[in-house]
Amino acid sequence: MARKQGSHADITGPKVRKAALRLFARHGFAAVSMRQIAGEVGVQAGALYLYTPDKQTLLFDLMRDHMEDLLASWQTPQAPPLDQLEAFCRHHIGYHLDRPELVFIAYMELRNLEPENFAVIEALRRAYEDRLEAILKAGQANGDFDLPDSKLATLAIIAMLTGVNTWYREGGRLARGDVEGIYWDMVRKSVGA
Amino acid sequence: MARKQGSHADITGPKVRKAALRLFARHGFAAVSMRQIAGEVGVQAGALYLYTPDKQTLLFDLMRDHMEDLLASWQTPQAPPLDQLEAFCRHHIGYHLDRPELVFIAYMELRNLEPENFAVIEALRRAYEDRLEAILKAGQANGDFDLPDSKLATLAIIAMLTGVNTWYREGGRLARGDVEGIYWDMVRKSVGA
DNA sequence: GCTTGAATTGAACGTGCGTTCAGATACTCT
DNA sequence: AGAGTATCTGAACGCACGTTCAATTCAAGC
Repeated sequence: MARKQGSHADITGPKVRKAALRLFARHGFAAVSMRQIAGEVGVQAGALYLYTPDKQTLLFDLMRDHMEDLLASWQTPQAPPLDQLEAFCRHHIGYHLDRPELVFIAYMELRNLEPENFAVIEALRRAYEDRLEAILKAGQANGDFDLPDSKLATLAIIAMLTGVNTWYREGGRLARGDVEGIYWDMVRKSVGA
Repeated sequence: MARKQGSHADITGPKVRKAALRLFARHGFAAVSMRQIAGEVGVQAGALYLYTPDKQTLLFDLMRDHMEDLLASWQTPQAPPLDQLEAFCRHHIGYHLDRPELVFIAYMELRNLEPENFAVIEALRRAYEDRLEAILKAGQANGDFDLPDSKLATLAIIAMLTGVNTWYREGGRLARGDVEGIYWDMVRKSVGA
């Protein structure tokens, strides 16, 4: 049934996803053609349809897998809220810096999703936000944090942390640990801890 | 030479820009056709070329005008850095909430600019960032602020403030003044003041 | 060596793209 | 009324799009 290990399908499939990821991130979903993706993979455009039913699904799968991986990557540890928050901030920055293209796409291409696909991604995004908000609320409850509004603080912190991706470049003047530390310092102060 | 006040050109020109703004913000530059813009304006596609040399320039003009207006809208007042920072935060949020479509485009469509146009917008953006960084440095110098890194703080604060645009909707549970106050509170704390 | 079927090609489909331009229209000024 | 011109139409240009599919290739298993 299956062909040998390393059959072409096992190679081409991931290649298609990687090429689409790269090109969507660089030029935007709407500006990239199936022929461009095929060219990057080294096949003709028709062959792509062995690996995705259509262009929209190619985008959606990238985004959904990314959001699911992000959610799976974070388990809030049993610890005081302050430590939870620090771990969350450092993990968020590190995870996002590891996947700049996926992060970029998941953020920029929402409007190119068909409504039902959009709803799926939106729900995953909200689930991730809820993880942070739970931490903030716990800190509010036990008096560690002083927050005017936990929902706004959640959104503000995530916007701030994700913003790292817009400027950080490997090999710049700051190591990743430095960046994590600086941002954690600002977050910690902003929640009044 | 000029036709009467209210000649068609005086009406159609702005209409074209408004339609392009609306559609680019909603669907993205690459996903919007000149025919769609023309349809929204109520003319045929060919007529658009009386008002812009091409589609790229239509985008660029929107972005450049927005950035220039943003810069022109802010004069750092003569006041203690803490007051300057509060004024900046409130102004940034208010100004951005007034122009969600322009803000969205200026942020999302950078990659659709040709290199020389990109450089212009990028310079304007940096000039705006410099205004904030100058405030932060002044506060660092006189001891009002406690910042690990003024450049990173600049980027972090702008990312956080601009993030308001992703969720704020008129008529929601918070008035704009509330939002400004809550964000200013977080920013103030984050800079150690 | 032959069969089988997964993997891919290459051409084709209809559609829409950005842009141009000759001609029509409609308003202003004399 | 007539001339002049700003504005716009409507058709056309060549090209690229997403997607389909019959035909071909080629390795695996008998």
